[in-house]
Amino acid sequence: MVVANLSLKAIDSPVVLKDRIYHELKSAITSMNVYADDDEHRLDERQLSLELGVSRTPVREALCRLENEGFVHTIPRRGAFVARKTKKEVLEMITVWAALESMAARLITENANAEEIATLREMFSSYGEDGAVQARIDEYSESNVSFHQALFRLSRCDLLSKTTANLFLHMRSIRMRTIAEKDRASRSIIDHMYIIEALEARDTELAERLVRQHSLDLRRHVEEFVDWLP
Amino acid sequence: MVVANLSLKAIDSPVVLKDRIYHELKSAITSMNVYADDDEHRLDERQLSLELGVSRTPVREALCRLENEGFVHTIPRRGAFVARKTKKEVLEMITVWAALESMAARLITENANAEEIATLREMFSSYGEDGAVQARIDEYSESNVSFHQALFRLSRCDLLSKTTANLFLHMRSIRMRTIAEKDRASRSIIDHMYIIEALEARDTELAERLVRQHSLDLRRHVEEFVDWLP
DNA sequence: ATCTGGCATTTTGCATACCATATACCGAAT
DNA sequence: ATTCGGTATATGGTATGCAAAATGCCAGAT
Repeated sequence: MVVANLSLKAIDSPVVLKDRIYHELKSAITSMNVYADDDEHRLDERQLSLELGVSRTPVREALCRLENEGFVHTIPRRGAFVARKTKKEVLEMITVWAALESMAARLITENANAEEIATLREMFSSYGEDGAVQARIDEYSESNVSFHQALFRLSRCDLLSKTTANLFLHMRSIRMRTIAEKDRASRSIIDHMYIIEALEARDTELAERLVRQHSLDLRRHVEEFVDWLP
Repeated sequence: MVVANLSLKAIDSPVVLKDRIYHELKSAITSMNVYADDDEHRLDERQLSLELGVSRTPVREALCRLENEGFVHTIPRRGAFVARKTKKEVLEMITVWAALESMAARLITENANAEEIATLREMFSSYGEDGAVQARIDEYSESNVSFHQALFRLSRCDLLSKTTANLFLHMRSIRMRTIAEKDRASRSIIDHMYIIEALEARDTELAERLVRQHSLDLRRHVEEFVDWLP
Protein backbone atom coordinates (compact mmCIF):
# COMPACT_ATOMS: atom_id res chain seq x y z
CA MET A 1 0.00 0.00 0.00
CA VAL A 2 1.26 3.43 -0.82
CA VAL A 3 0.08 6.67 0.62
CA ALA A 4 -1.77 8.57 -2.06
CA ASN A 5 0.21 11.71 -2.67
CA LEU A 6 -2.53 14.14 -3.53
CA SER A 7 -0.91 17.52 -3.69
CA LEU A 8 -3.46 19.34 -1.63
CA LYS A 9 -3.02 22.84 -0.47
CA ALA A 10 -3.77 23.45 3.17
CA ILE A 11 -7.08 25.12 3.80
CA ASP A 12 -6.17 27.67 6.32
CA SER A 13 -8.83 30.27 6.12
CA PRO A 14 -11.70 29.72 8.49
CA VAL A 15 -13.06 33.07 7.36
CA VAL A 16 -14.04 34.72 10.57
CA LEU A 17 -16.66 37.33 11.11
CA LYS A 18 -14.36 40.19 11.95
CA ASP A 19 -12.51 39.78 8.66
CA ARG A 20 -15.70 39.79 6.63
CA ILE A 21 -16.86 42.88 8.49
CA TYR A 22 -13.48 44.48 7.98
CA HIS A 23 -13.65 43.99 4.21
CA GLU A 24 -17.27 45.04 4.11
CA LEU A 25 -16.61 48.29 5.94
CA LYS A 26 -13.41 48.97 4.04
CA SER A 27 -15.05 48.66 0.67
CA ALA A 28 -17.95 50.75 1.87
CA ILE A 29 -15.64 53.50 3.05
CA THR A 30 -13.34 53.49 0.05
CA SER A 31 -16.21 53.55 -2.38
CA MET A 32 -18.03 56.39 -0.72
CA ASN A 33 -17.18 59.96 -1.48
CA VAL A 34 -15.54 60.84 1.77
CA TYR A 35 -14.97 64.46 0.93
CA ALA A 36 -18.44 65.18 -0.42
CA ASP A 37 -20.22 66.55 2.62
CA ASP A 38 -18.91 68.92 5.16
CA ASP A 39 -20.11 66.98 8.15
CA GLU A 40 -18.06 64.06 9.32
CA HIS A 41 -19.39 60.58 8.79
CA ARG A 42 -19.93 58.81 12.06
CA LEU A 43 -19.65 55.06 12.41
CA ASP A 44 -21.94 53.98 15.19
CA GLU A 45 -20.89 50.62 16.58
CA ARG A 46 -24.37 49.65 17.62
CA GLN A 47 -25.95 50.72 14.41
CA LEU A 48 -23.35 48.90 12.35
CA SER A 49 -23.74 45.75 14.39
CA LEU A 50 -27.50 45.91 13.92
CA GLU A 51 -27.22 46.47 10.18
CA LEU A 52 -24.72 43.64 9.80
CA GLY A 53 -26.67 41.39 12.12
CA VAL A 54 -23.73 40.70 14.42
CA SER A 55 -22.65 41.83 17.82
CA ARG A 56 -20.50 44.84 18.56
CA THR A 57 -17.34 42.89 19.28
CA PRO A 58 -16.33 41.89 15.74
CA VAL A 59 -17.39 45.34 14.54
CA ARG A 60 -15.02 46.90 17.04
CA GLU A 61 -12.16 44.68 15.89
CA ALA A 62 -12.82 45.60 12.29
CA LEU A 63 -12.89 49.29 13.18
CA CYS A 64 -9.64 48.80 15.06
CA ARG A 65 -7.94 47.48 11.94
CA LEU A 66 -9.37 50.25 9.81
CA GLU A 67 -8.11 52.80 12.29
CA ASN A 68 -4.60 51.42 12.07
CA GLU A 69 -4.79 51.70 8.31
CA GLY A 70 -5.93 55.27 8.54
CA PHE A 71 -9.41 54.85 7.12
CA VAL A 72 -11.14 55.44 10.41
CA HIS A 73 -10.44 57.95 13.10
CA THR A 74 -11.68 57.16 16.59
CA ILE A 75 -11.81 59.43 19.57
CA PRO A 76 -11.92 57.70 22.95
CA ARG A 77 -15.42 57.68 24.42
CA ARG A 78 -16.64 59.58 21.38
CA GLY A 79 -16.73 56.98 18.68
CA ALA A 80 -15.42 56.25 15.22
CA PHE A 81 -15.50 58.50 12.18
CA VAL A 82 -14.51 58.05 8.58
CA ALA A 83 -11.05 59.57 8.43
CA ARG A 84 -10.57 62.59 6.24
CA LYS A 85 -7.07 63.45 5.21
CA THR A 86 -5.80 66.98 5.41
CA LYS A 87 -4.04 68.46 2.44
CA LYS A 88 -0.75 68.09 4.27
CA GLU A 89 -1.40 64.41 4.81
CA VAL A 90 -2.32 63.89 1.17
CA LEU A 91 0.87 65.60 0.05
CA GLU A 92 2.85 63.37 2.39
CA MET A 93 1.10 60.30 1.04
CA ILE A 94 2.15 61.26 -2.45
CA THR A 95 5.70 61.80 -1.23
CA VAL A 96 5.85 58.34 0.27
CA TRP A 97 4.27 57.00 -2.88
CA ALA A 98 6.97 58.61 -4.97
CA ALA A 99 9.65 57.06 -2.81
CA LEU A 100 8.19 53.58 -3.00
CA GLU A 101 7.29 53.58 -6.66
CA SER A 102 10.65 54.93 -7.78
CA MET A 103 12.27 52.10 -5.86
CA ALA A 104 9.89 49.70 -7.56
CA ALA A 105 11.06 51.05 -10.91
CA ARG A 106 14.67 50.43 -9.95
CA LEU A 107 13.90 46.86 -9.05
CA ILE A 108 12.04 46.28 -12.29
CA THR A 109 15.05 47.31 -14.34
CA GLU A 110 17.08 44.80 -12.39
CA ASN A 111 14.71 41.88 -12.03
CA ALA A 112 11.79 41.88 -14.42
CA ASN A 113 11.92 40.13 -17.76
CA ALA A 114 11.04 41.65 -21.10
CA GLU A 115 7.63 40.00 -21.38
CA GLU A 116 6.51 41.45 -18.08
CA ILE A 117 7.54 44.92 -19.09
CA ALA A 118 5.77 44.43 -22.40
CA THR A 119 2.49 43.92 -20.57
CA LEU A 120 2.78 47.49 -19.35
CA ARG A 121 2.61 48.75 -22.92
CA GLU A 122 -0.48 46.72 -23.66
CA MET A 123 -2.41 48.52 -21.00
CA PHE A 124 -2.33 51.70 -23.01
CA SER A 125 -2.37 50.27 -26.50
CA SER A 126 -5.97 51.27 -27.04
CA TYR A 127 -5.36 54.90 -26.24
CA GLY A 128 -3.10 55.42 -29.21
CA GLU A 129 -5.05 58.07 -31.05
CA ASP A 130 -4.98 61.60 -29.78
CA GLY A 131 -8.12 62.50 -27.95
CA ALA A 132 -8.91 58.92 -27.12
CA VAL A 133 -7.78 59.50 -23.58
CA GLN A 134 -10.04 62.44 -22.89
CA ALA A 135 -12.98 60.70 -24.50
CA ARG A 136 -12.72 57.62 -22.30
CA ILE A 137 -11.50 59.25 -19.17
CA ASP A 138 -13.13 56.82 -16.74
CA GLU A 139 -11.75 53.82 -18.52
CA TYR A 140 -8.35 55.43 -18.69
CA SER A 141 -8.45 56.14 -15.00
CA GLU A 142 -8.75 52.42 -14.40
CA SER A 143 -5.82 51.69 -16.71
CA ASN A 144 -3.87 54.32 -14.88
CA VAL A 145 -4.41 52.60 -11.55
CA SER A 146 -3.58 49.25 -13.11
CA PHE A 147 -0.34 50.64 -14.47
CA HIS A 148 0.85 51.82 -11.10
CA GLN A 149 -0.20 48.63 -9.41
CA ALA A 150 1.63 46.69 -12.09
CA LEU A 151 4.83 48.59 -11.36
CA PHE A 152 4.72 47.38 -7.80
CA ARG A 153 3.82 43.86 -8.82
CA LEU A 154 6.69 43.63 -11.27
CA SER A 155 9.10 44.86 -8.62
CA ARG A 156 8.57 41.47 -7.00
CA CYS A 157 8.76 43.12 -3.60
CA ASP A 158 5.64 42.18 -1.70
CA LEU A 159 6.26 44.69 1.03
CA LEU A 160 6.42 47.54 -1.46
CA SER A 161 3.03 46.49 -2.81
CA LYS A 162 1.61 45.96 0.62
CA THR A 163 2.81 49.29 1.93
CA THR A 164 1.38 51.07 -1.07
CA ALA A 165 -1.93 49.23 -1.20
CA ASN A 166 -3.62 51.44 1.35
CA LEU A 167 -2.06 54.55 -0.11
CA PHE A 168 -3.72 53.57 -3.37
CA LEU A 169 -7.10 53.38 -1.71
CA HIS A 170 -6.63 56.63 0.15
CA MET A 171 -5.60 58.36 -3.04
CA ARG A 172 -8.35 56.90 -5.17
CA SER A 173 -10.96 59.51 -4.56
CA ILE A 174 -8.45 62.29 -4.85
CA ARG A 175 -6.83 60.81 -7.91
CA MET A 176 -10.14 60.28 -9.65
CA ARG A 177 -10.95 63.89 -9.11
CA THR A 178 -7.60 65.25 -10.21
CA ILE A 179 -6.96 62.99 -13.16
CA ALA A 180 -9.82 64.49 -15.10
CA GLU A 181 -8.68 68.04 -14.60
CA LYS A 182 -6.94 70.00 -17.32
CA ASP A 183 -5.21 67.65 -19.65
CA ARG A 184 -3.35 65.82 -16.97
CA ALA A 185 -4.57 62.55 -18.43
CA SER A 186 -2.76 62.96 -21.73
CA ARG A 187 0.30 64.28 -19.93
CA SER A 188 0.06 61.23 -17.75
CA ILE A 189 0.04 58.77 -20.62
CA ILE A 190 3.11 60.39 -22.14
CA ASP A 191 4.91 60.10 -18.82
CA HIS A 192 3.94 56.46 -18.66
CA MET A 193 5.40 55.79 -22.07
CA TYR A 194 8.71 57.34 -21.17
CA ILE A 195 8.74 55.28 -18.00
CA ILE A 196 8.13 52.09 -19.94
CA GLU A 197 10.91 52.97 -22.34
CA ALA A 198 13.33 53.50 -19.51
CA LEU A 199 12.33 50.18 -17.99
CA GLU A 200 12.82 48.43 -21.31
CA ALA A 201 16.22 50.06 -21.68
CA ARG A 202 17.05 48.84 -18.15
CA ASP A 203 18.08 52.36 -17.32
CA THR A 204 17.77 52.15 -13.56
CA GLU A 205 18.53 55.75 -12.76
CA LEU A 206 16.33 57.16 -15.48
CA ALA A 207 13.38 54.92 -14.64
CA GLU A 208 13.66 55.87 -11.02
CA ARG A 209 13.82 59.55 -11.81
CA LEU A 210 10.90 59.50 -14.23
CA VAL A 211 8.67 57.60 -11.83
CA ARG A 212 9.56 59.88 -8.98
CA GLN A 213 9.02 62.94 -11.08
CA HIS A 214 5.66 61.63 -12.24
CA SER A 215 4.49 61.36 -8.65
CA LEU A 216 6.02 64.63 -7.60
CA ASP A 217 4.22 66.32 -10.48
CA LEU A 218 1.01 65.05 -8.98
CA ARG A 219 2.10 66.39 -5.61
CA ARG A 220 2.77 69.78 -7.09
CA HIS A 221 -0.58 69.71 -8.85
CA VAL A 222 -2.41 68.84 -5.66
CA GLU A 223 -0.50 71.45 -3.73
CA GLU A 224 -1.37 74.11 -6.25
CA PHE A 225 -4.89 73.32 -7.34
CA VAL A 226 -6.63 71.23 -4.72
CA ASP A 227 -8.33 73.61 -2.36
CA TRP A 228 -11.16 71.41 -1.21
CA LEU A 229 -9.08 69.72 1.45
CA PRO A 230 -8.66 71.08 4.98
CA MET B 1 -14.05 91.81 32.51
CA VAL B 2 -11.80 90.11 30.05
CA VAL B 3 -11.64 86.47 29.31
CA ALA B 4 -8.39 85.11 30.64
CA ASN B 5 -6.47 83.88 27.65
CA LEU B 6 -4.57 81.00 29.18
CA SER B 7 -2.93 79.20 26.34
CA LEU B 8 -3.91 75.75 27.41
CA LYS B 9 -3.30 72.74 25.34
CA ALA B 10 -6.27 70.47 25.02
CA ILE B 11 -6.01 67.29 27.04
CA ASP B 12 -7.07 64.84 24.48
CA SER B 13 -5.80 61.58 25.78
CA PRO B 14 -8.11 59.80 28.15
CA VAL B 15 -5.47 57.10 28.18
CA VAL B 16 -7.48 53.99 27.71
CA LEU B 17 -6.60 50.53 28.78
CA LYS B 18 -6.17 49.02 25.36
CA ASP B 19 -3.56 51.62 24.46
CA ARG B 20 -1.57 50.98 27.61
CA ILE B 21 -1.73 47.26 26.95
CA TYR B 22 -0.72 47.86 23.37
CA HIS B 23 2.38 49.79 24.39
CA GLU B 24 3.17 47.30 27.12
CA LEU B 25 3.01 44.33 24.77
CA LYS B 26 4.83 46.15 22.00
CA SER B 27 7.76 47.08 24.17
CA ALA B 28 7.83 43.58 25.59
CA ILE B 29 7.94 42.06 22.13
CA THR B 30 10.46 44.48 20.65
CA SER B 31 12.82 44.13 23.57
CA MET B 32 12.77 40.36 23.63
CA ASN B 33 15.05 38.36 21.44
CA VAL B 34 12.49 37.05 19.01
CA TYR B 35 14.92 34.93 17.07
CA ALA B 36 16.64 33.34 20.03
CA ASP B 37 14.68 30.13 20.45
CA ASP B 38 13.46 27.84 17.80
CA ASP B 39 9.98 27.44 19.20
CA GLU B 40 7.47 30.12 18.46
CA HIS B 41 6.40 32.38 21.26
CA ARG B 42 2.71 32.05 21.94
CA LEU B 43 0.63 34.88 23.32
CA ASP B 44 -2.19 33.39 25.33
CA GLU B 45 -5.04 35.85 25.63
CA ARG B 46 -6.24 34.54 28.97
CA GLN B 47 -2.77 34.37 30.43
CA LEU B 48 -1.96 37.90 29.30
CA SER B 49 -5.22 39.24 30.67
CA LEU B 50 -4.50 37.54 33.98
CA GLU B 51 -0.96 38.87 34.16
CA LEU B 52 -2.10 42.38 33.29
CA GLY B 53 -5.12 42.15 35.56
CA VAL B 54 -7.62 43.06 32.87
CA SER B 55 -10.16 41.22 30.82
CA ARG B 56 -9.54 39.65 27.47
CA THR B 57 -11.28 42.35 25.45
CA PRO B 58 -8.64 45.10 25.64
CA VAL B 59 -5.91 42.51 25.24
CA ARG B 60 -7.52 41.35 22.03
CA GLU B 61 -7.71 44.89 20.69
CA ALA B 62 -4.05 45.45 21.50
CA LEU B 63 -3.13 42.19 19.77
CA CYS B 64 -5.21 43.30 16.80
CA ARG B 65 -3.15 46.46 16.47
CA LEU B 66 0.10 44.58 16.86
CA GLU B 67 -0.96 42.15 14.19
CA ASN B 68 -1.60 44.97 11.75
CA GLU B 69 1.85 46.30 12.47
CA GLY B 70 3.40 42.93 11.84
CA PHE B 71 4.65 42.21 15.33
CA VAL B 72 2.09 39.53 16.01
CA HIS B 73 0.86 36.75 13.82
CA THR B 74 -2.50 35.24 14.63
CA ILE B 75 -4.07 32.13 13.21
CA PRO B 76 -7.85 31.89 13.51
CA ARG B 77 -8.91 29.58 16.31
CA ARG B 78 -5.27 28.92 17.05
CA GLY B 79 -4.12 32.05 18.76
CA ALA B 80 -1.52 34.77 18.55
CA PHE B 81 2.23 34.34 18.17
CA VAL B 82 5.14 36.72 18.15
CA ALA B 83 5.80 37.25 14.46
CA ARG B 84 9.12 36.12 13.09
CA LYS B 85 10.26 37.57 9.84
CA THR B 86 11.70 35.42 7.14
CA LYS B 87 14.91 36.43 5.46
CA LYS B 88 12.92 37.45 2.40
CA GLU B 89 10.75 39.71 4.51
CA VAL B 90 13.76 41.28 6.18
CA LEU B 91 15.35 41.99 2.82
CA GLU B 92 12.13 43.59 1.66
CA MET B 93 11.97 45.70 4.79
CA ILE B 94 15.44 47.00 4.04
CA THR B 95 14.39 47.72 0.47
CA VAL B 96 11.43 49.77 1.62
CA TRP B 97 13.68 51.43 4.14
CA ALA B 98 16.11 52.41 1.43
CA ALA B 99 13.30 53.89 -0.62
CA LEU B 100 11.92 55.95 2.24
CA GLU B 101 15.20 57.13 3.66
CA SER B 102 16.61 58.18 0.32
CA MET B 103 13.48 60.26 -0.19
CA ALA B 104 14.01 61.74 3.26
CA ALA B 105 17.51 62.72 2.21
CA ARG B 106 16.13 64.47 -0.86
CA LEU B 107 13.72 66.43 1.26
CA ILE B 108 16.41 67.43 3.71
CA THR B 109 18.51 68.98 0.96
CA GLU B 110 15.48 70.98 -0.03
CA ASN B 111 13.94 71.92 3.29
CA ALA B 112 16.25 71.61 6.28
CA ASN B 113 18.35 74.49 7.49
CA ALA B 114 22.06 74.41 8.16
CA GLU B 115 21.75 74.18 11.93
CA GLU B 116 19.61 71.09 11.71
CA ILE B 117 22.07 69.37 9.44
CA ALA B 118 24.85 70.39 11.78
CA THR B 119 23.22 68.41 14.57
CA LEU B 120 23.82 65.29 12.53
CA ARG B 121 27.56 65.84 12.72
CA GLU B 122 27.48 66.26 16.46
CA MET B 123 26.08 62.78 16.89
CA PHE B 124 29.34 61.29 15.76
CA SER B 125 31.76 63.94 17.02
CA SER B 126 32.95 61.71 19.83
CA TYR B 127 33.89 58.86 17.54
CA GLY B 128 36.62 60.85 15.85
CA GLU B 129 39.63 58.73 16.68
CA ASP B 130 40.18 55.51 14.85
CA GLY B 131 39.19 52.54 16.89
CA ALA B 132 36.80 54.52 19.03
CA VAL B 133 33.89 53.03 17.19
CA GLN B 134 34.83 49.43 17.72
CA ALA B 135 35.62 50.08 21.36
CA ARG B 136 32.23 51.56 22.13
CA ILE B 137 30.14 49.50 19.80
CA ASP B 138 26.98 49.52 21.91
CA GLU B 139 27.04 53.25 22.33
CA TYR B 140 27.70 53.69 18.64
CA SER B 141 24.78 51.47 17.80
CA GLU B 142 22.53 53.90 19.61
CA SER B 143 24.02 56.86 17.76
CA ASN B 144 23.50 54.97 14.57
CA VAL B 145 19.81 54.54 15.22
CA SER B 146 19.55 58.18 16.25
CA PHE B 147 21.19 59.25 13.03
CA HIS B 148 18.72 57.42 10.88
CA GLN B 149 15.77 58.60 12.93
CA ALA B 150 17.10 62.14 12.63
CA LEU B 151 17.16 61.87 8.85
CA PHE B 152 13.45 61.17 8.88
CA ARG B 153 12.74 63.88 11.41
CA LEU B 154 14.61 66.50 9.41
CA SER B 155 12.70 65.52 6.30
CA ARG B 156 9.69 67.14 7.98
CA CYS B 157 7.47 64.46 6.48
CA ASP B 158 5.55 62.85 9.31
CA LEU B 159 4.29 60.03 7.17
CA LEU B 160 7.81 59.03 6.20
CA SER B 161 8.74 58.84 9.88
CA LYS B 162 5.56 57.05 10.77
CA THR B 163 5.90 54.50 8.01
CA THR B 164 9.47 53.80 9.00
CA ALA B 165 8.92 53.69 12.75
CA ASN B 166 7.82 50.09 12.81
CA LEU B 167 10.47 49.09 10.31
CA PHE B 168 12.99 50.49 12.78
CA LEU B 169 11.63 48.31 15.53
CA HIS B 170 11.51 45.23 13.35
CA MET B 171 15.05 45.80 12.24
CA ARG B 172 16.42 46.56 15.67
CA SER B 173 17.33 43.08 16.70
CA ILE B 174 18.74 42.29 13.31
CA ARG B 175 20.61 45.55 13.06
CA MET B 176 22.13 45.16 16.49
CA ARG B 177 23.41 41.80 15.52
CA THR B 178 24.81 42.82 12.16
CA ILE B 179 26.31 46.15 13.12
CA ALA B 180 28.88 44.51 15.32
CA GLU B 181 30.05 42.13 12.65
CA LYS B 182 33.25 42.63 10.73
CA ASP B 183 34.09 46.28 10.62
CA ARG B 184 30.75 47.38 9.36
CA ALA B 185 30.61 49.95 12.14
CA SER B 186 33.58 51.96 10.92
CA ARG B 187 32.41 51.57 7.35
CA SER B 188 29.06 52.82 8.54
CA ILE B 189 30.43 55.96 10.13
CA ILE B 190 32.32 56.83 6.97
CA ASP B 191 29.15 56.45 4.95
CA HIS B 192 27.34 58.70 7.39
CA MET B 193 29.94 61.41 7.02
CA TYR B 194 29.65 61.38 3.25
CA ILE B 195 25.88 61.56 3.59
CA ILE B 196 26.15 64.56 5.88
CA GLU B 197 28.50 66.27 3.47
CA ALA B 198 26.08 65.75 0.61
CA LEU B 199 23.25 67.15 2.70
CA GLU B 200 25.33 70.17 3.62
CA ALA B 201 26.19 70.71 -0.02
CA ARG B 202 22.47 70.46 -0.82
CA ASP B 203 23.33 67.90 -3.44
CA THR B 204 19.95 66.24 -3.72
CA GLU B 205 20.88 63.49 -6.12
CA LEU B 206 24.09 62.59 -4.34
CA ALA B 207 22.47 62.54 -0.91
CA GLU B 208 19.72 60.34 -2.19
CA ARG B 209 22.14 57.95 -3.84
CA LEU B 210 24.42 57.69 -0.82
CA VAL B 211 21.56 57.02 1.56
CA ARG B 212 20.06 54.43 -0.73
CA GLN B 213 23.41 52.77 -1.23
CA HIS B 214 24.02 52.70 2.49
CA SER B 215 20.80 50.77 3.00
CA LEU B 216 21.33 48.52 0.05
CA ASP B 217 24.76 47.67 1.38
CA LEU B 218 23.04 46.47 4.50
CA ARG B 219 20.66 44.47 2.38
CA ARG B 220 23.51 42.84 0.54
CA HIS B 221 25.23 42.12 3.82
CA VAL B 222 22.13 40.50 5.27
CA GLU B 223 21.56 38.55 2.10
CA GLU B 224 25.07 37.22 2.12
CA PHE B 225 25.88 36.66 5.74
CA VAL B 226 22.70 36.27 7.74
CA ASP B 227 21.85 32.61 7.78
CA TRP B 228 19.96 32.46 11.03
CA LEU B 229 16.68 33.52 9.50
CA PRO B 230 14.19 31.15 7.90
C1' DA C 1 -32.05 86.92 26.96
C1' DT C 2 -28.06 84.49 28.16
C1' DC C 3 -25.36 81.67 30.86
C1' DT C 4 -24.63 78.02 34.17
C1' DG C 5 -25.45 73.81 36.62
C1' DG C 6 -27.48 69.45 36.98
C1' DC C 7 -29.96 65.59 35.16
C1' DA C 8 -31.04 62.31 31.47
C1' DT C 9 -29.60 59.92 27.55
C1' DT C 10 -26.49 57.99 24.61
C1' DT C 11 -22.46 55.44 23.64
C1' DT C 12 -18.18 53.74 24.30
C1' DG C 13 -14.86 50.75 27.10
C1' DC C 14 -14.37 46.86 29.67
C1' DA C 15 -15.90 42.56 31.79
C1' DT C 16 -18.03 38.26 31.53
C1' DA C 17 -20.61 34.46 29.73
C1' DC C 18 -21.33 31.30 26.06
C1' DC C 19 -20.33 28.70 21.89
C1' DA C 20 -17.62 26.49 18.25
C1' DT C 21 -13.51 24.47 17.05
C1' DA C 22 -8.91 22.61 17.48
C1' DT C 23 -5.83 19.85 20.05
C1' DA C 24 -4.64 16.28 23.31
C1' DC C 25 -5.29 12.28 25.56
C1' DC C 26 -6.73 7.65 26.06
C1' DG C 27 -8.54 3.28 25.13
C1' DA C 28 -9.62 -0.23 21.89
C1' DA C 29 -8.89 -2.75 17.80
C1' DT C 30 -5.89 -4.55 14.35
C1' DA D 1 3.13 -1.70 18.89
C1' DT D 2 0.71 1.29 16.15
C1' DT D 3 -3.19 3.49 14.56
C1' DC D 4 -7.81 5.01 14.65
C1' DG D 5 -11.75 7.01 16.83
C1' DG D 6 -14.00 9.23 20.45
C1' DT D 7 -14.21 12.22 24.26
C1' DA D 8 -12.39 15.85 27.15
C1' DT D 9 -10.22 20.09 27.59
C1' DA D 10 -8.48 24.29 26.27
C1' DT D 11 -8.74 28.36 23.59
C1' DG D 12 -10.30 31.69 20.51
C1' DG D 13 -14.62 33.91 18.44
C1' DT D 14 -18.89 36.05 19.50
C1' DA D 15 -22.61 37.93 22.25
C1' DT D 16 -24.23 40.52 26.00
C1' DG D 17 -24.22 43.12 30.29
C1' DC D 18 -22.62 46.87 33.11
C1' DA D 19 -20.49 51.09 34.33
C1' DA D 20 -18.09 55.37 33.25
C1' DA D 21 -17.95 59.28 30.50
C1' DA D 22 -19.51 62.61 27.23
C1' DT D 23 -23.21 65.18 25.10
C1' DG D 24 -27.55 67.48 25.06
C1' DC D 25 -31.44 69.42 27.21
C1' DC D 26 -33.91 71.95 30.43
C1' DA D 27 -34.60 74.74 34.31
C1' DG D 28 -33.25 78.36 37.14
C1' DA D 29 -30.50 82.31 38.09
C1' DT D 30 -28.41 86.60 36.80
